[in-house]
Amino acid sequence: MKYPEYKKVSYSEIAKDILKFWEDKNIFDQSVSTREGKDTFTFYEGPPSANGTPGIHHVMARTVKDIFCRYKTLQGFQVKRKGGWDTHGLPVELQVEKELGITKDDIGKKISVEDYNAKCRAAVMKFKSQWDDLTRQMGYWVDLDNPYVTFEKEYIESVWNLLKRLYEKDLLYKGYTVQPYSPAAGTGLSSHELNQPGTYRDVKDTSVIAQFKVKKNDRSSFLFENDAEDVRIIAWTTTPWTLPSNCALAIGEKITYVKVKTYNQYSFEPISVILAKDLVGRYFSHKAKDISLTDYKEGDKLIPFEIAQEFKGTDILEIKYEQLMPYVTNDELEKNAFRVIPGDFVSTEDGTGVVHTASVFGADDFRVTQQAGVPSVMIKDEKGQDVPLVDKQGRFVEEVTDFAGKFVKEEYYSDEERNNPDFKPTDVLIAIKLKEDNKAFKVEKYVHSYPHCWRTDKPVLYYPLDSWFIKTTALKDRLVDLNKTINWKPESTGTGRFGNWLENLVDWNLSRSRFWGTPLPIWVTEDRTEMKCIGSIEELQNEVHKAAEAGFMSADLPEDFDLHRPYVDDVVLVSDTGQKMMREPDLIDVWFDSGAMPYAQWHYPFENEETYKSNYPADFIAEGVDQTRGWFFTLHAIAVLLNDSVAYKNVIANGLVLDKNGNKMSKRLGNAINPFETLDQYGADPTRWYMIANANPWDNLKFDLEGVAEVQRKFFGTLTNTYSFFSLYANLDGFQMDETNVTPVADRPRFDRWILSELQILIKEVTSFYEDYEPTKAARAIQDFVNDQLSNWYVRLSRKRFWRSELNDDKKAAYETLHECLMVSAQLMSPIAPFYSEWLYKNLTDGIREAALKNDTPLKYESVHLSHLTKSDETKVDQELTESMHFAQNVSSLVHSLRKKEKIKVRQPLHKVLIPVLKPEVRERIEAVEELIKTEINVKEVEYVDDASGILVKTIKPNFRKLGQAYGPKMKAISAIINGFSKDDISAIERDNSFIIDVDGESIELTLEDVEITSQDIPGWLVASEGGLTVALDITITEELKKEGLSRDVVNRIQNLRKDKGLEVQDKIAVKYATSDDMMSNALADFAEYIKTETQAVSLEAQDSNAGEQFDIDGIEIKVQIEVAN
RNA sequence: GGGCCUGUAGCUCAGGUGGUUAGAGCGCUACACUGAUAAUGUAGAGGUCCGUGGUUCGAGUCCACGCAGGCCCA
Repeated sequence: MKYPEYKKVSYSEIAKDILKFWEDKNIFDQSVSTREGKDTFTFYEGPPSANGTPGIHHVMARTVKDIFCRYKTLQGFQVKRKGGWDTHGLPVELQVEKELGITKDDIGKKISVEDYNAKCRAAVMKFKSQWDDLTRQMGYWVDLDNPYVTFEKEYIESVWNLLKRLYEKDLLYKGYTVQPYSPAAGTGLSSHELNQPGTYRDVKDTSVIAQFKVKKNDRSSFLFENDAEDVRIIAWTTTPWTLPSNCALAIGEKITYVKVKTYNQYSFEPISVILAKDLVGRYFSHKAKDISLTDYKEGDKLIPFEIAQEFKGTDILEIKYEQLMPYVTNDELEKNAFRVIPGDFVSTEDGTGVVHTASVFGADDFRVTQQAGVPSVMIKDEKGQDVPLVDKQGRFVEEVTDFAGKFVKEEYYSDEERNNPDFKPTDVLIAIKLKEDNKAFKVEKYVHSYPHCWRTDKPVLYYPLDSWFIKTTALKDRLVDLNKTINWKPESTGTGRFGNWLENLVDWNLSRSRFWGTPLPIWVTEDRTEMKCIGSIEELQNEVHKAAEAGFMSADLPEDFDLHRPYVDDVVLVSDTGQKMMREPDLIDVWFDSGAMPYAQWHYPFENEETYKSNYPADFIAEGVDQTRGWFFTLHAIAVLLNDSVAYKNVIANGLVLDKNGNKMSKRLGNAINPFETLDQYGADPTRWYMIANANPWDNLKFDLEGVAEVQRKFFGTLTNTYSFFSLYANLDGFQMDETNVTPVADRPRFDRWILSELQILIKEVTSFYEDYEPTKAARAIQDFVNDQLSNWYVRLSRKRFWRSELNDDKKAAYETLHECLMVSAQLMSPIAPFYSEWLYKNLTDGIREAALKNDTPLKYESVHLSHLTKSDETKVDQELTESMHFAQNVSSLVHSLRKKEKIKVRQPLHKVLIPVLKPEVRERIEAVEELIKTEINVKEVEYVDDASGILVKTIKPNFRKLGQAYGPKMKAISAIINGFSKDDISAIERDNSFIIDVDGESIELTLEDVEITSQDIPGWLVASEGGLTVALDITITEELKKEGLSRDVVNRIQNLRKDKGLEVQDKIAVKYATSDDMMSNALADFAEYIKTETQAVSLEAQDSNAGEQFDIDGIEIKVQIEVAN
């Protein structure tokens, strides 16, 4: 059977054909089933959401995933890959709302929750078929037939089970989080609602710089000159209504602060204030600089000041101060609040470099006080629950006696009240009180941008709202420790972005006030004293049954009960003491859904326990770096909290795919690349190869279609050419690979042993790159091998062997060698270019499949993806041969450059090349490839010149590394001396391996190790050198050489004629020529045999006629005529 | 504002532990080859290694501070 030959290949056609082959023969299934019982390699598929169309970046992300799954299969592991779909969440809701032209407010009014959720369920799979197409066309192997779907009942049941286990471990609790809240509308606002245009508006507010009186103790005593000194930290706020709730002051640890002695402008009292050094100029007039503190009189316009001390933020951390507006306090507050804490958001751009912090009324405030363990200023309501000093309508509570019942924002008052001439906004009243109490440093109007509620147009408050949390902070140390065992690619994402995030962990806010998602399975009595968390459908059924008996439910739940809202909201349970229990209305964060996939994809623990166990944790996952705090975290958190284990051992966080100019791709800008068009036009393999070879997956990729075209041309084109070359000649010779009868490597020519040695090195390298999750290095190594070693060197220089007419041992060895190189290349590249490698593998092996099956040899597999990767065979590695070949390549390159300089073409033979060799082993290496060199550069002889010849001119250079370590600062002087060495000095150090020099009066002994001696010149010769290797070329062209050169030119012209006339490779010809030039005539006579052999001529005769093609060879004219013999 | 990444030839990227002449491919220019041929080979031109300081005998490499771009978070 012949090796298929192709006139022209289309990579996307190859992909289509191979795809059909895979589907017909169920190759993907086989790649899993043939590994049954082998070690498993577990991969988790991060579920995409099918409510949007896939982009080119998905091709990137999925290529990365595919590579390692295929590679491990090639290594004999069983790799199950269950696909999945992420189906819940806000994007789905928004899309539905957009389609229906409704807002969240309309849900339950214009559309029932039931209908709304039905719409969401339908919308979420809107583009599923596009995703499936992409998956197939790009060659991503994942099980699309049995995917996990997060909205399915079984999936939700598993999620509930996880939640219940958290609940039982006391890791699930209800608390609050500070969120944007509109008192006028009585509702929280999502960040999405806050990002609507027009919500942020410039408003003019009363701003206050308040004075917080420092308590003197051991920590703060360095700030006091004496007991009487009044030291205050000053902090700025644009929301004075939050001052009664102040619980801490935040400073920047790296910021420099100063203590300034001055007077209060309202009370005229002497005080010392602490603020950021950079901001002193903003509050103290330059004009007052020279006024003495003692010269100040009450009411003076210019207030004198004096900078008394300077210190870093860290120096004032933990300093305690007196509560500014002590309406509400308690022991806990007195103990742990009213102190200075670090705040990463503190800047010196405005304010004082100190930020007043009211934990319940600011998102930053909440975060930093939580991290610092500062309690909040709260009161107990009638149910004993902690509530803030401002009620849900936006009014101060009774406990804030001076301002009780007042709205904190003047916009909350009716227009009528605000228009009353005596009306004063609460912020102003607070400012007045602070001035009176000597607690205000400065009060002024300030214009800033502030968010407003899009429904009511009134300002929003940041306000504590109820939420359910997972107590991730309880196991923070384990989260951090176990993360250190995960192999992150790149490492910095694990230690930096992810590691830092874990170090600053806050509890995971699980609650979402939405409609389409997994409901929180918690039921609570009205007095909140009793609570139940439901962990399975069976448990829910049992509880409902009890509730029905208690008369709260009319019947048991039907078999097909939907766990979503609104149905689950109608379920009322009964508590152990017989009270009614209602479900907490929240849904859970969709990220919990996806983080639950290791368990829920198998409906564990209700089913598939074995499958779950053998596939946990994952060996490998990969997603975009934007998932760091998303899926990467939720997987990790759930695994650590419930199993005290990691969820994945290796993770690649890949970067973004940008356009070729480095801009983000977006449909709006029109620079988005359509993945389907790209795959169609260039083929999946070049696209995948380009993405992987061009940049590391974790770096951003500047995607340029030109680059894909280049990969196609350069790499795939070369490989295809190499295969075509093989198939052309193998078919002519009727060669067929026989695995049972290959020439032993030791018996093959040196050149074959060399490329096979290179191949072993390649296998070893590529294997270790894949093992290290370095796909880019793997791709580049394969590409270099194919382009440089195999095609450009091995095939190019072996061509003559293939051209011989008979199929002898040497030729057989050449075929076998080339076949092996191509087949192994196909295996090595198959994870990255699955279609093309399959095509190549099948071309090379389909013809011998039957024999291979019969003999049970490695090529018995019908697909490269079912085969087992060839192992690197150390015994075939020949390091010396590799070195020799390097010399051959370098010598050739140098001689080529000399020929070029002298304008002597390669066809012109030259006498010899001289190579200076100072070390005997260099000579050995070059001698091993001497024939090769002679052919490649067309010289008759290679001559080695060693030291004994006496004609070498040596150059000496200091060995900087060695000398630097030994002599450090004396380097400069020593190297100057070495560079000045005479010929005799060099001989001396070579002879004695010692040379004493004098450096600044100190004598130092140099040995040969301290210098590098090379020979870069041979007087009277044409030389070139590079990297320690020097060649000299004899460029005398004797008449004999000239004639040989001419004969070669004639061969060249005849070959052209053969080709022009469209002769077949094996056709014999008769040649006639006419020339009046004696030299040419002699050349043709002298080299007649040579010319005939090269051109497959049966005769070569001079003729008198003028027939034939006219040629001009270096100014000599000749006419040549050929015709097919026989 | 914080964390992390990136910055080397026109473009895309390499450059263990610091070592004196910073590499490759593409592109460009020239030449060669013409039985792998819509291929191929060789050579050449092309550099403020983002900037500024510092450490060192010596910095693309180490440190500090910046700048530009990006991502995530606030």
